[in-house]
Amino acid sequence: MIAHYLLEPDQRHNLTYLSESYLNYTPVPIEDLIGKRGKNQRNMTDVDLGLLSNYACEDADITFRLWNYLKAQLEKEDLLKLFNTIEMPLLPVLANMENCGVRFDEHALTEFSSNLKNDIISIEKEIKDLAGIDFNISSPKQLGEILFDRLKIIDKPKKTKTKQYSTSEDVLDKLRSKHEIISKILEFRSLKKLLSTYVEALPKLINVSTGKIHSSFNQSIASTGRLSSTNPNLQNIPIRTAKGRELRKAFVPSGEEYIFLSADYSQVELRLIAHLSNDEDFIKAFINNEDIHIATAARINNVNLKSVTREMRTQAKTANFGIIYGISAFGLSQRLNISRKEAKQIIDNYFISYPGVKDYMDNNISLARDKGYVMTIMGRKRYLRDINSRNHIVRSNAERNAINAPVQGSAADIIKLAMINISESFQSSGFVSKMILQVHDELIFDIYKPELESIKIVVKNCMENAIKLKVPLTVDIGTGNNWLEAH
DNA sequence: ATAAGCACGC
DNA sequence: GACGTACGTGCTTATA
Repeated sequence: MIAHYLLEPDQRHNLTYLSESYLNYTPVPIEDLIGKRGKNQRNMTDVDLGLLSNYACEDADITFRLWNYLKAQLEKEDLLKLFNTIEMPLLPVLANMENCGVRFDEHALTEFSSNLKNDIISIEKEIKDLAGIDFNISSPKQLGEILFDRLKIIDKPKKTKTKQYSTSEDVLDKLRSKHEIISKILEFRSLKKLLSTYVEALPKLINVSTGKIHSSFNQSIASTGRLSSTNPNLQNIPIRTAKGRELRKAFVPSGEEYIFLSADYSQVELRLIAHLSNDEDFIKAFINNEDIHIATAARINNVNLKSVTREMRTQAKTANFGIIYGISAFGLSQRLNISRKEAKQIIDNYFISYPGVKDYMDNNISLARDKGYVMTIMGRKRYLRDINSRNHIVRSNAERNAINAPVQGSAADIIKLAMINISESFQSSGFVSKMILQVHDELIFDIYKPELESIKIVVKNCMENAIKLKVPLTVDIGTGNNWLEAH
Protein backbone atom coordinates (compact mmCIF):
# COMPACT_ATOMS: atom_id res chain seq x y z
CA MET A 1 0.00 0.00 0.00
CA ILE A 2 2.73 2.43 0.98
CA ALA A 3 4.92 1.40 -1.94
CA HIS A 4 2.11 2.21 -4.31
CA TYR A 5 1.42 5.44 -2.44
CA LEU A 6 4.95 6.58 -3.29
CA LEU A 7 4.59 5.52 -6.91
CA GLU A 8 1.14 6.99 -7.54
CA PRO A 9 0.33 9.28 -4.62
CA ASP A 10 -2.97 10.51 -5.96
CA GLN A 11 -4.46 7.16 -6.87
CA ARG A 12 -6.10 4.55 -4.60
CA HIS A 13 -4.03 1.89 -2.90
CA ASN A 14 -6.32 -0.83 -1.59
CA LEU A 15 -5.47 -4.46 -2.25
CA THR A 16 -8.35 -5.19 -4.61
CA TYR A 17 -7.55 -2.19 -6.77
CA LEU A 18 -3.82 -3.00 -6.89
CA SER A 19 -4.47 -6.64 -7.69
CA GLU A 20 -6.78 -5.77 -10.55
CA SER A 21 -4.43 -3.08 -11.88
CA TYR A 22 -1.10 -4.91 -11.67
CA LEU A 23 -1.87 -8.65 -11.45
CA ASN A 24 -4.96 -8.63 -13.66
CA TYR A 25 -6.72 -10.70 -11.00
CA THR A 26 -9.86 -10.02 -8.96
CA PRO A 27 -9.51 -11.39 -5.41
CA VAL A 28 -12.39 -13.10 -3.58
CA PRO A 29 -14.59 -10.19 -2.43
CA ILE A 30 -14.98 -9.89 1.33
CA GLU A 31 -18.75 -9.67 0.75
CA ASP A 32 -18.67 -13.33 -0.33
CA LEU A 33 -17.72 -14.18 3.23
CA ILE A 34 -19.57 -11.75 5.44
CA GLY A 35 -22.29 -10.28 3.23
CA LYS A 36 -22.87 -6.72 2.08
CA ARG A 37 -22.00 -3.73 4.16
CA GLY A 38 -24.79 -2.74 6.53
CA LYS A 39 -26.39 -3.88 9.73
CA ASN A 40 -26.78 -7.47 8.56
CA GLN A 41 -23.11 -7.89 7.75
CA ARG A 42 -21.72 -10.94 9.56
CA ASN A 43 -18.62 -11.03 11.72
CA MET A 44 -15.35 -12.55 10.50
CA THR A 45 -15.48 -15.02 13.41
CA ASP A 46 -18.69 -16.53 11.95
CA VAL A 47 -17.07 -17.47 8.64
CA ASP A 48 -16.38 -21.11 7.78
CA LEU A 49 -12.69 -21.77 8.44
CA GLY A 50 -12.10 -23.33 5.05
CA LEU A 51 -13.44 -20.27 3.25
CA LEU A 52 -11.64 -17.97 5.63
CA SER A 53 -8.28 -19.64 5.18
CA ASN A 54 -8.59 -19.42 1.40
CA TYR A 55 -9.37 -15.75 1.69
CA ALA A 56 -6.55 -15.05 4.13
CA CYS A 57 -3.97 -16.98 2.12
CA GLU A 58 -5.01 -15.19 -1.04
CA ASP A 59 -4.51 -11.87 0.75
CA ALA A 60 -0.98 -12.82 1.74
CA ASP A 61 -0.18 -14.25 -1.67
CA ILE A 62 -1.38 -11.19 -3.55
CA THR A 63 0.48 -8.86 -1.21
CA PHE A 64 3.66 -10.81 -1.83
CA ARG A 65 3.23 -10.80 -5.59
CA LEU A 66 2.48 -7.10 -5.58
CA TRP A 67 5.57 -6.42 -3.54
CA ASN A 68 7.74 -8.18 -6.12
CA TYR A 69 6.38 -5.89 -8.76
CA LEU A 70 6.27 -2.68 -6.70
CA LYS A 71 9.78 -3.15 -5.33
CA ALA A 72 11.17 -3.06 -8.87
CA GLN A 73 9.07 -0.01 -9.66
CA LEU A 74 10.33 1.84 -6.57
CA GLU A 75 13.87 1.09 -7.63
CA LYS A 76 13.23 2.25 -11.17
CA GLU A 77 11.65 5.51 -9.95
CA ASP A 78 14.37 6.19 -7.41
CA LEU A 79 11.92 5.92 -4.52
CA LEU A 80 13.46 3.00 -2.65
CA LYS A 81 15.45 5.21 -0.30
CA LEU A 82 12.41 7.27 0.67
CA PHE A 83 10.52 4.02 1.18
CA ASN A 84 13.23 2.36 3.32
CA THR A 85 14.47 5.32 5.32
CA ILE A 86 11.27 7.25 5.92
CA GLU A 87 7.96 5.55 5.21
CA MET A 88 8.76 2.07 6.54
CA PRO A 89 10.47 3.27 9.75
CA LEU A 90 7.60 5.71 10.30
CA LEU A 91 5.02 2.94 10.23
CA PRO A 92 5.72 1.51 13.72
CA VAL A 93 6.08 5.06 15.07
CA LEU A 94 2.53 5.83 13.94
CA ALA A 95 1.30 2.49 15.26
CA ASN A 96 2.72 3.42 18.65
CA MET A 97 1.03 6.80 18.62
CA GLU A 98 -2.32 5.25 17.75
CA ASN A 99 -1.91 2.60 20.38
CA CYS A 100 -0.95 5.08 23.04
CA GLY A 101 -3.80 7.54 22.35
CA VAL A 102 -4.57 10.80 24.09
CA ARG A 103 -6.48 11.19 27.34
CA PHE A 104 -9.70 13.14 26.92
CA ASP A 105 -11.42 14.60 29.97
CA GLU A 106 -15.04 14.97 28.92
CA HIS A 107 -15.99 16.49 32.29
CA ALA A 108 -13.77 19.44 31.44
CA LEU A 109 -16.39 20.32 28.82
CA THR A 110 -19.56 20.03 30.92
CA GLU A 111 -20.04 23.74 31.52
CA PHE A 112 -18.84 24.71 28.05
CA SER A 113 -21.27 22.23 26.52
CA SER A 114 -24.33 23.53 28.38
CA ASN A 115 -23.43 27.15 27.63
CA LEU A 116 -23.04 26.22 23.99
CA LYS A 117 -26.45 24.54 23.89
CA ASN A 118 -28.14 27.53 25.55
CA ASP A 119 -26.47 29.98 23.19
CA ILE A 120 -27.58 27.92 20.20
CA ILE A 121 -31.18 27.82 21.42
CA SER A 122 -31.37 31.57 21.95
CA ILE A 123 -29.69 32.47 18.65
CA GLU A 124 -31.95 30.02 16.89
CA LYS A 125 -34.98 31.83 18.31
CA GLU A 126 -33.62 35.25 17.35
CA ILE A 127 -33.00 34.10 13.78
CA LYS A 128 -36.48 32.64 13.38
CA ASP A 129 -38.05 35.78 14.86
CA LEU A 130 -36.14 37.96 12.42
CA ALA A 131 -37.18 35.68 9.56
CA GLY A 132 -40.74 35.62 10.80
CA ILE A 133 -41.02 31.90 10.05
CA ASP A 134 -39.88 28.55 11.40
CA PHE A 135 -37.27 26.81 9.26
CA ASN A 136 -34.16 24.66 9.48
CA ILE A 137 -31.21 27.06 9.78
CA SER A 138 -28.80 24.18 9.22
CA SER A 139 -30.21 23.57 5.76
CA PRO A 140 -28.32 25.76 3.27
CA LYS A 141 -31.19 25.25 0.83
CA GLN A 142 -33.88 26.50 3.21
CA LEU A 143 -31.62 29.25 4.54
CA GLY A 144 -30.90 30.55 1.05
CA GLU A 145 -34.61 30.69 0.24
CA ILE A 146 -35.34 32.58 3.47
CA LEU A 147 -32.57 35.12 2.87
CA PHE A 148 -33.00 35.76 -0.81
CA ASP A 149 -36.63 34.89 -1.68
CA ARG A 150 -38.42 35.83 1.55
CA LEU A 151 -36.28 38.61 3.05
CA LYS A 152 -34.82 39.63 -0.33
CA ILE A 153 -31.77 41.05 1.38
CA ILE A 154 -29.97 41.62 -1.95
CA ASP A 155 -30.85 41.72 -5.64
CA LYS A 156 -28.57 39.26 -7.34
CA PRO A 157 -27.55 36.55 -4.88
CA LYS A 158 -24.57 34.38 -5.73
CA LYS A 159 -25.46 30.80 -6.68
CA THR A 160 -23.63 27.53 -6.27
CA LYS A 161 -22.79 25.27 -9.18
CA THR A 162 -26.10 23.46 -8.61
CA LYS A 163 -27.98 26.79 -8.90
CA GLN A 164 -28.80 26.91 -5.21
CA TYR A 165 -28.32 30.22 -3.41
CA SER A 166 -24.84 30.24 -1.90
CA THR A 167 -24.83 30.84 1.84
CA SER A 168 -21.11 30.21 2.38
CA GLU A 169 -19.27 32.12 5.06
CA ASP A 170 -17.55 34.17 2.42
CA VAL A 171 -20.83 35.28 0.87
CA LEU A 172 -22.61 35.92 4.17
CA ASP A 173 -19.67 37.85 5.60
CA LYS A 174 -20.04 40.47 2.88
CA LEU A 175 -23.78 40.75 3.64
CA ARG A 176 -23.41 41.50 7.35
CA SER A 177 -24.40 45.14 6.88
CA LYS A 178 -27.52 44.25 4.86
CA HIS A 179 -29.48 42.60 7.63
CA GLU A 180 -28.92 41.86 11.32
CA ILE A 181 -29.89 38.22 10.73
CA ILE A 182 -26.63 37.53 8.89
CA SER A 183 -24.26 37.82 11.84
CA LYS A 184 -26.57 35.65 13.90
CA ILE A 185 -26.56 32.96 11.22
CA LEU A 186 -22.78 32.96 11.08
CA GLU A 187 -22.66 32.74 14.87
CA PHE A 188 -25.23 29.92 14.85
CA ARG A 189 -23.21 27.98 12.30
CA SER A 190 -19.96 28.20 14.19
CA LEU A 191 -21.54 27.20 17.52
CA LYS A 192 -23.43 24.31 15.92
CA LYS A 193 -20.21 23.13 14.32
CA LEU A 194 -18.43 23.12 17.67
CA LEU A 195 -21.24 21.21 19.31
CA SER A 196 -21.90 18.53 16.71
CA THR A 197 -18.43 17.90 15.32
CA TYR A 198 -16.47 18.13 18.55
CA VAL A 199 -18.26 18.53 21.87
CA GLU A 200 -20.83 15.80 21.23
CA ALA A 201 -18.71 13.58 19.00
CA LEU A 202 -15.37 13.30 20.80
CA PRO A 203 -16.62 11.71 24.06
CA LYS A 204 -18.19 8.88 22.03
CA LEU A 205 -14.74 7.96 20.77
CA ILE A 206 -13.18 7.44 24.18
CA ASN A 207 -12.03 3.84 24.36
CA VAL A 208 -13.66 2.30 27.44
CA SER A 209 -10.68 0.17 28.38
CA THR A 210 -7.98 2.84 28.03
CA GLY A 211 -10.06 5.95 28.74
CA LYS A 212 -8.30 7.57 25.81
CA ILE A 213 -9.07 8.63 22.26
CA HIS A 214 -7.13 6.57 19.71
CA SER A 215 -7.18 8.37 16.37
CA SER A 216 -5.95 6.65 13.20
CA PHE A 217 -3.10 8.21 11.25
CA ASN A 218 -3.36 7.42 7.58
CA GLN A 219 -0.03 7.17 5.80
CA SER A 220 -1.30 6.75 2.25
CA ILE A 221 -4.02 9.33 1.63
CA ALA A 222 -2.66 12.85 1.13
CA SER A 223 -1.06 13.18 -2.29
CA THR A 224 1.64 15.55 -1.05
CA GLY A 225 3.05 13.16 1.55
CA ARG A 226 1.27 14.59 4.57
CA LEU A 227 -0.42 12.33 7.08
CA SER A 228 -4.14 12.49 7.68
CA SER A 229 -6.11 11.66 10.82
CA THR A 230 -9.52 10.01 11.19
CA ASN A 231 -11.87 8.60 13.78
CA PRO A 232 -11.62 11.25 15.07
CA ASN A 233 -9.64 13.73 13.00
CA LEU A 234 -7.38 15.25 15.64
CA GLN A 235 -5.63 17.45 13.08
CA ASN A 236 -8.55 19.89 12.87
CA ILE A 237 -9.33 20.64 16.50
CA PRO A 238 -10.31 24.36 16.63
CA ILE A 239 -7.79 26.97 17.75
CA ARG A 240 -8.58 30.28 16.01
CA THR A 241 -11.62 31.41 17.95
CA ALA A 242 -11.91 31.81 21.72
CA LYS A 243 -14.79 29.35 22.01
CA GLY A 244 -13.19 26.83 19.68
CA ARG A 245 -9.98 26.85 21.68
CA GLU A 246 -11.90 25.80 24.81
CA LEU A 247 -12.06 22.29 23.41
CA ARG A 248 -8.35 21.90 23.74
CA LYS A 249 -8.65 22.02 27.50
CA ALA A 250 -10.21 18.56 27.37
CA PHE A 251 -7.06 17.02 25.87
CA VAL A 252 -4.99 16.27 28.96
CA PRO A 253 -1.89 14.36 30.13
CA SER A 254 -2.37 10.67 30.96
CA GLY A 255 -1.80 11.02 34.72
CA GLU A 256 -0.84 13.12 37.72
CA GLU A 257 2.86 12.76 37.00
CA TYR A 258 2.48 13.81 33.39
CA ILE A 259 2.46 17.06 31.43
CA PHE A 260 1.73 18.01 27.81
CA LEU A 261 4.47 19.26 25.51
CA SER A 262 3.85 20.79 22.12
CA ALA A 263 6.67 21.48 19.65
CA ASP A 264 5.97 23.25 16.38
CA TYR A 265 8.06 24.33 13.44
CA SER A 266 8.05 28.07 12.87
CA GLN A 267 7.16 29.01 9.27
CA VAL A 268 8.49 25.74 7.92
CA GLU A 269 6.90 26.10 4.48
CA LEU A 270 8.18 29.63 3.91
CA ARG A 271 11.63 28.55 5.06
CA LEU A 272 11.44 25.76 2.51
CA ILE A 273 10.58 28.24 -0.21
CA ALA A 274 13.63 30.26 0.80
CA HIS A 275 15.77 27.13 0.65
CA LEU A 276 14.33 25.64 -2.52
CA SER A 277 14.25 28.93 -4.43
CA ASN A 278 17.69 30.01 -3.26
CA ASP A 279 16.40 33.60 -3.19
CA GLU A 280 19.07 35.73 -1.58
CA ASP A 281 16.84 38.19 0.29
CA PHE A 282 14.34 35.57 1.40
CA ILE A 283 17.18 33.49 2.84
CA LYS A 284 18.71 36.55 4.48
CA ALA A 285 15.45 37.41 6.22
CA PHE A 286 15.38 34.01 7.90
CA ILE A 287 19.09 33.98 8.73
CA ASN A 288 18.65 37.39 10.39
CA ASN A 289 15.68 35.94 12.27
CA GLU A 290 13.38 38.66 10.96
CA ASP A 291 9.58 38.43 11.15
CA ILE A 292 9.13 37.14 7.60
CA HIS A 293 5.83 38.94 7.04
CA ILE A 294 7.30 42.28 8.16
CA ALA A 295 10.36 41.64 6.01
CA THR A 296 8.13 40.89 3.04
CA ALA A 297 5.95 43.95 3.70
CA ALA A 298 9.04 46.17 3.83
CA ARG A 299 10.30 44.83 0.51
CA ILE A 300 7.07 44.90 -1.47
CA ASN A 301 6.23 48.39 -0.20
CA ASN A 302 9.80 49.55 -0.57
CA VAL A 303 10.07 50.93 2.97
CA ASN A 304 12.32 50.06 5.90
CA LEU A 305 11.35 47.43 8.47
CA LYS A 306 10.32 50.03 11.05
CA SER A 307 7.86 51.75 8.73
CA VAL A 308 5.79 48.62 8.15
CA THR A 309 2.21 49.16 9.31
CA ARG A 310 -0.13 46.54 10.66
CA GLU A 311 -2.09 46.60 7.42
CA MET A 312 1.06 46.20 5.34
CA ARG A 313 2.03 43.17 7.42
CA THR A 314 -1.41 41.58 7.02
CA GLN A 315 -1.26 42.02 3.25
CA ALA A 316 2.25 40.63 3.11
CA LYS A 317 1.23 37.67 5.24
CA THR A 318 -1.65 36.87 2.92
CA ALA A 319 0.69 37.29 -0.04
CA ASN A 320 3.21 34.91 1.53
CA PHE A 321 0.58 32.23 2.03
CA GLY A 322 -0.84 32.88 -1.40
CA ILE A 323 2.60 32.32 -2.83
CA ILE A 324 2.79 28.89 -1.23
CA TYR A 325 -0.49 27.96 -2.90
CA GLY A 326 0.22 29.55 -6.28
CA ILE A 327 -2.37 32.27 -5.90
CA SER A 328 -3.76 34.47 -8.70
CA ALA A 329 -4.41 38.21 -8.64
CA PHE A 330 -8.10 37.37 -8.42
CA GLY A 331 -7.61 35.06 -5.45
CA LEU A 332 -5.51 37.57 -3.56
CA SER A 333 -8.00 40.37 -4.25
CA GLN A 334 -10.81 38.22 -2.84
CA ARG A 335 -8.74 37.35 0.16
CA LEU A 336 -7.81 40.92 0.97
CA ASN A 337 -11.04 42.50 -0.26
CA ILE A 338 -9.16 44.78 -2.63
CA SER A 339 -9.35 45.33 -6.37
CA ARG A 340 -7.72 43.00 -8.83
CA LYS A 341 -5.44 45.78 -9.98
CA GLU A 342 -4.16 46.38 -6.45
CA ALA A 343 -3.70 42.65 -5.95
CA LYS A 344 -1.73 42.36 -9.17
CA GLN A 345 0.45 45.22 -7.99
CA ILE A 346 1.23 43.36 -4.76
CA ILE A 347 2.10 40.19 -6.65
CA ASP A 348 4.28 42.09 -9.14
CA ASN A 349 6.11 43.80 -6.30
CA TYR A 350 6.47 40.47 -4.54
CA PHE A 351 8.25 38.93 -7.50
CA ILE A 352 10.43 42.01 -7.99
CA SER A 353 11.38 41.77 -4.32
CA TYR A 354 12.05 38.06 -4.47
CA PRO A 355 13.16 37.26 -8.03
CA GLY A 356 14.47 33.88 -6.92
CA VAL A 357 10.99 32.85 -5.83
CA LYS A 358 9.58 33.77 -9.22
CA ASP A 359 12.27 31.75 -10.99
CA TYR A 360 11.72 28.82 -8.67
CA MET A 361 8.02 28.72 -9.51
CA ASP A 362 8.57 29.01 -13.23
CA ASN A 363 11.23 26.31 -13.08
CA ASN A 364 8.97 23.95 -11.17
CA ILE A 365 6.21 24.36 -13.71
CA SER A 366 8.55 23.74 -16.63
CA LEU A 367 10.06 20.79 -14.79
CA ALA A 368 6.58 19.35 -14.43
CA ARG A 369 5.99 19.91 -18.16
CA ASP A 370 9.24 18.16 -19.13
CA LYS A 371 9.34 15.26 -16.71
CA GLY A 372 5.68 14.93 -15.79
CA TYR A 373 6.32 15.23 -12.08
CA VAL A 374 7.67 17.48 -9.33
CA MET A 375 9.77 16.38 -6.36
CA THR A 376 10.31 17.10 -2.68
CA ILE A 377 13.60 17.46 -0.87
CA MET A 378 13.62 13.71 -0.11
CA GLY A 379 12.71 12.71 -3.65
CA ARG A 380 9.01 12.16 -3.07
CA LYS A 381 7.30 12.57 -6.44
CA ARG A 382 3.96 13.90 -7.52
CA TYR A 383 2.90 13.25 -11.08
CA LEU A 384 1.00 16.10 -12.72
CA ARG A 385 -0.60 14.56 -15.76
CA ASP A 386 -2.73 17.65 -16.41
CA ILE A 387 0.20 20.04 -16.67
CA ASN A 388 -0.08 20.26 -20.48
CA SER A 389 -3.87 20.13 -20.63
CA ARG A 390 -5.63 22.38 -23.16
CA ASN A 391 -8.30 23.09 -20.52
CA HIS A 392 -6.91 26.06 -18.66
CA ILE A 393 -8.79 25.35 -15.41
CA VAL A 394 -7.37 21.85 -15.24
CA ARG A 395 -3.96 23.09 -16.32
CA SER A 396 -3.91 25.93 -13.79
CA ASN A 397 -4.75 23.47 -11.08
CA ALA A 398 -1.77 21.31 -12.07
CA GLU A 399 0.45 24.41 -12.13
CA ARG A 400 -0.55 25.33 -8.58
CA ASN A 401 0.19 21.76 -7.56
CA ALA A 402 3.60 22.04 -9.19
CA ILE A 403 4.32 24.96 -6.89
CA ASN A 404 2.67 23.71 -3.71
CA ALA A 405 3.48 19.99 -3.71
CA PRO A 406 7.27 20.31 -3.32
CA VAL A 407 6.82 22.79 -0.48
CA GLN A 408 4.06 21.01 1.43
CA GLY A 409 5.64 17.63 0.67
CA SER A 410 9.12 18.63 1.80
CA ALA A 411 7.67 19.86 5.08
CA ALA A 412 6.01 16.44 5.44
CA ASP A 413 9.33 14.68 4.69
CA ILE A 414 11.09 16.72 7.34
CA ILE A 415 8.64 16.17 10.17
CA LYS A 416 8.44 12.45 9.35
CA LEU A 417 12.21 12.23 9.64
CA ALA A 418 12.11 14.12 12.93
CA MET A 419 9.44 11.73 14.26
CA ILE A 420 11.58 8.70 13.43
CA ASN A 421 14.63 10.23 15.11
CA ILE A 422 12.64 11.25 18.16
CA SER A 423 11.18 7.78 18.48
CA GLU A 424 14.62 6.16 18.26
CA SER A 425 16.01 8.57 20.79
CA PHE A 426 13.13 7.89 23.22
CA GLN A 427 13.76 4.17 22.87
CA SER A 428 17.48 4.31 23.43
CA SER A 429 17.05 6.60 26.45
CA GLY A 430 14.32 4.37 27.85
CA PHE A 431 11.91 7.28 28.26
CA VAL A 432 8.37 6.40 29.30
CA SER A 433 7.06 9.65 27.81
CA LYS A 434 5.18 9.27 24.53
CA MET A 435 4.76 11.12 21.26
CA ILE A 436 0.98 11.07 20.80
CA LEU A 437 -0.08 13.42 17.97
CA GLN A 438 1.17 15.02 14.77
CA VAL A 439 -0.55 18.06 13.25
CA HIS A 440 1.50 18.68 10.07
CA ASP A 441 4.08 21.04 11.60
CA GLU A 442 3.49 20.25 15.26
CA LEU A 443 4.20 17.26 17.53
CA ILE A 444 2.46 16.68 20.85
CA PHE A 445 3.86 14.61 23.69
CA ASP A 446 2.56 13.11 26.90
CA ILE A 447 5.57 13.70 29.13
CA TYR A 448 6.49 11.95 32.35
CA LYS A 449 7.49 15.02 34.38
CA PRO A 450 10.92 13.81 35.55
CA GLU A 451 11.89 13.44 31.86
CA LEU A 452 10.69 16.90 30.80
CA GLU A 453 13.99 18.79 30.62
CA SER A 454 15.83 16.01 28.77
CA ILE A 455 12.98 15.59 26.34
CA LYS A 456 12.75 19.28 25.52
CA ILE A 457 16.35 19.08 24.33
CA VAL A 458 15.87 15.85 22.39
CA VAL A 459 12.71 17.04 20.64
CA LYS A 460 14.10 20.44 19.74
CA ASN A 461 17.30 18.90 18.43
CA CYS A 462 15.63 16.19 16.40
CA MET A 463 13.20 18.63 14.81
CA GLU A 464 15.60 21.48 14.12
CA ASN A 465 18.31 19.18 12.79
CA ALA A 466 16.17 16.71 10.88
CA ILE A 467 17.76 18.12 7.75
CA LYS A 468 20.28 20.83 6.92
CA LEU A 469 18.85 23.71 4.91
CA LYS A 470 20.24 27.04 3.71
CA VAL A 471 18.10 28.64 6.43
CA PRO A 472 17.74 27.59 10.06
CA LEU A 473 14.73 25.52 11.05
CA THR A 474 13.37 26.73 14.37
CA VAL A 475 11.01 25.02 16.77
CA ASP A 476 8.85 26.59 19.47
CA ILE A 477 8.15 24.51 22.54
CA GLY A 478 5.38 24.90 25.10
CA THR A 479 4.20 22.85 28.06
CA GLY A 480 1.04 22.77 30.14
CA ASN A 481 -1.70 20.77 31.79
CA ASN A 482 -3.71 20.51 28.58
CA TRP A 483 -3.30 21.01 24.86
CA LEU A 484 -4.38 24.66 25.02
CA GLU A 485 -1.82 25.57 27.68
CA ALA A 486 0.95 23.70 25.85
CA HIS A 487 0.36 25.32 22.46
C1' DA B 1 -25.88 5.17 0.30
C1' DT B 2 -24.15 9.25 -1.79
C1' DA B 3 -23.65 14.10 -3.03
C1' DA B 4 -23.72 18.89 -1.81
C1' DG B 5 -22.73 22.58 1.17
C1' DC B 6 -20.45 24.01 4.84
C1' DA B 7 -16.66 24.58 8.47
C1' DC B 8 -12.68 23.05 11.14
C1' DG B 9 -7.25 22.40 10.87
C1' DC B 10 -2.37 23.32 8.59
C1' DG C 1 -17.48 34.16 -20.64
C1' DA C 2 -16.04 31.11 -16.96
C1' DC C 3 -12.70 30.68 -13.68
C1' DG C 4 -10.07 31.87 -9.91
C1' DT C 5 -5.40 29.02 -3.09
C1' DA C 6 -2.60 23.56 -1.43
C1' DC C 7 -3.83 19.34 1.56
C1' DG C 8 -7.30 16.98 4.45
C1' DT C 9 -12.11 15.00 7.66
C1' DG C 10 -16.73 15.17 9.22
C1' DC C 11 -21.24 17.07 10.11
C1' DT C 12 -26.17 17.93 8.39
C1' DT C 13 -29.36 17.97 4.85
C1' DA C 14 -31.28 16.54 0.55
C1' DT C 15 -31.93 13.15 -2.74
C1' DA C 16 -31.70 8.58 -5.05
